[in-house]
Amino acid sequence: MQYNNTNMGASKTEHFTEKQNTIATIAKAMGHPARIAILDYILKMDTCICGDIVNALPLAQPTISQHLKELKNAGLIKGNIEGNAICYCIDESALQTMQKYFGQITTKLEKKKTTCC
Amino acid sequence: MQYNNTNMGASKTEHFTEKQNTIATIAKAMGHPARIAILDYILKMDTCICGDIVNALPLAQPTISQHLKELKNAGLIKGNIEGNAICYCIDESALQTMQKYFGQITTKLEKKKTTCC
DNA sequence: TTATTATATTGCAATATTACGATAAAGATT
DNA sequence: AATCTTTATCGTAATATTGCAATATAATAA
Repeated sequence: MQYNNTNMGASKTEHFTEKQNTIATIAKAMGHPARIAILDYILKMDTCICGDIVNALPLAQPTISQHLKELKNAGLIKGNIEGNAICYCIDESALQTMQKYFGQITTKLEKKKTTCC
Repeated sequence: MQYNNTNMGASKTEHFTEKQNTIATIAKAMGHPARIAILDYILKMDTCICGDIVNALPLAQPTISQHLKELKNAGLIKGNIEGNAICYCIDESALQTMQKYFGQITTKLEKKKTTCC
């Protein structure tokens, strides 16, 4: 076998396409219920979230701060603190990337007429 | 504080809605480039995958088997082994769940006219 | 200046994930 | 039956994630 690393526990991202890594990164950031709850909460508000997110979720403040950071790194939210209040809102670009991906899947599936499984 | 567990490292899924957990579970399964590559590969084939997936990916056979299991558990693929050949294909239900979720997000975003961030 | 309030960072413990060699299981082939 | 082929499972090492207490940082209020 030509792949002989022992870098266990770590993803071998270098073996996949940039697009595959992009989709996986965004999906991974969405792969935790607390982060979905944060996205839901931002969407529920009329404006971006300004301070009350810690009270709205059953997690400690450092934990939420960490989740927000991951969502931001994945490009799902943007913004920053303003004064001494948080100010985050949805970043549509990552969402559009995902919607486009699912759209392409749907298109491909419609072309396939197999009845295998 | 009323949330006082020490179950560190584990997600506190019980504190979130069923829908949030569902979305997170599917997203988590998609949160690895190898699993996206597997989905891409299945979609690229005319039929479901029958045996050659191990040769198509830069991962050892047990690793791929494990990834396939996770995709199946998340409802992203279905099928089973037939004879001594694998036979997996896309399960559209999980994909539809995700597409619906992203659709709802888009709808909500269109209603919001904030220019905060 | 000294609180106060709000968010971020650090450090660490518990758990989960990733990867693969070795091996098992099961149908196909000889 | 014995062997081959293909996929699954087990065991284990390395790394990543999750969560929070303690603390740091920074803007605001007193």
